[in-house]
Amino acid sequence: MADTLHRTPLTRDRILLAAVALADATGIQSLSMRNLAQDLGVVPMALYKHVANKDELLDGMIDVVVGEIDPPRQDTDWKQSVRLRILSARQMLIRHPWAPLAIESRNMATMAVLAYLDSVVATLRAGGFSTDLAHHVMHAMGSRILGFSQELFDASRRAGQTGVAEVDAPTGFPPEIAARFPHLAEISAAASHDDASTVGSGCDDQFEFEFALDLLLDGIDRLRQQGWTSSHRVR
Amino acid sequence: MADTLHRTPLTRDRILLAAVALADATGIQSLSMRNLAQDLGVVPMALYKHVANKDELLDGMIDVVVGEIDPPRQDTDWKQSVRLRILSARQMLIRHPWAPLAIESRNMATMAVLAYLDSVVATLRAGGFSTDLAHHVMHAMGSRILGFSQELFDASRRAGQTGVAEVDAPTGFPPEIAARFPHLAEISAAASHDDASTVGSGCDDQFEFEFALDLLLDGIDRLRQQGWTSSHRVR
DNA sequence: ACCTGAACACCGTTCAAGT
DNA sequence: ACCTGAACACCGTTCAAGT
Repeated sequence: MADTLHRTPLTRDRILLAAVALADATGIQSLSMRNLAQDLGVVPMALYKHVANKDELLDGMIDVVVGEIDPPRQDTDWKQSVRLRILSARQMLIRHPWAPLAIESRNMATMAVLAYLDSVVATLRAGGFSTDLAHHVMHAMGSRILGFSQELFDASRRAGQTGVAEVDAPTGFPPEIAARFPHLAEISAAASHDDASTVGSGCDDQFEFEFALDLLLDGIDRLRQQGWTSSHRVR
Repeated sequence: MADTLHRTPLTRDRILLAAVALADATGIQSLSMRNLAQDLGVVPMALYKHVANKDELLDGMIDVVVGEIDPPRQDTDWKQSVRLRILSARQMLIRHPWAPLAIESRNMATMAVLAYLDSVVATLRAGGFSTDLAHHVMHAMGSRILGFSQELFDASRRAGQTGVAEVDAPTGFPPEIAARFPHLAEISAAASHDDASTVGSGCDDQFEFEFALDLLLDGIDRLRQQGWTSSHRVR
């Protein structure tokens, strides 16, 4: 097995794909240069021929997954076009749960991310947004444009961990927690009841994501229709 | 100097405050058990008498800073009350730039965080929100309730880093990047022009935060007035 | 010139030895 | 019983030695 791996020559692409696969399978915490090298059947130092360091490896991995986001559709209005792309980005993040933390920890945009953001702005401008409003809209959407859900606590990011209480799965609210935080218990009970189709884990993440997304898109559309400008700024 | 530090007995509170101060000063990356111990003038192992491990240390630090968020005001309506608390949370995060990453990496709510969230839900319920709508609102607000800005790229999180391009400071868009991503260059130029008071770093973060916050609060208020329920759900 | 093993400077945490 | 130094099992990366 290590034999066949040795036969294929090591390339930057092979390293990046193996790194993505390893992060998908075992989480970003388990992704180390030494670990990745072992997966590829090479000595750790061999990786440094193709990537300068671990940060550059992460940048490459980000470019790989951002490249999986659907291209923009030209046959709909701006709202539907942006909406579908953001939902596509979200599907990508579901396939690669480590990506949000990796992207955030890098705090610099890679070329692939910049290209994606540029094309979203292009859709807005074509839809009649002023540069001014488009700018504020990009800020307001924030990382949601990349499919981030900004959940209060995201259990999918890390596996098992010693902790205090899980908010993510309100179904399993322990009684003593429910007693101390009655309002949280109340709304978490509402979540379990109003959606019979969701079994087990409580909240319907897809619905919550679209709820927030549409809240923003509707508000943004209203501003666009009103011809909003920065001069509306009162404070 | 180490003498005077040795005199004061080591307590959990002293450790937590020193850890917060160290993270404030040098960033979360520089916060190690060994480093913190040296700051306190004790041997690393001495810390483990008061905190079980590093995760528990982080939980304690989170409780310290979440405790700095203003208590709810009772003399206004729900919208103003929630708005002011979220802006207070944001001020806290500005004092402690490491906190967002720390809170996200923990992915479990500490008792202090749960208490804060519970009181926000209480304000919503008192303001006439159904448990159903309050639940979706909490999801839609996400970490913004804790003051998170969900910027696309947050330069304040990490210090200098080798990277590709900074999106955070659009004023300094290098020419070759501007040529490749014309729509991004266009809206970043708009940002610099429409606000003469912002010098240097380009965007007015406080304005962008309030813009997005008010967009959400206004949309939420509209749903509340309309008596929104989950049955509006079409898909 | 290329490859790579050993080494360096860290890390969180365990554990046993010293008091 | 308490405290703590040494040690363990990692990490990213440097560097010099071997081919």
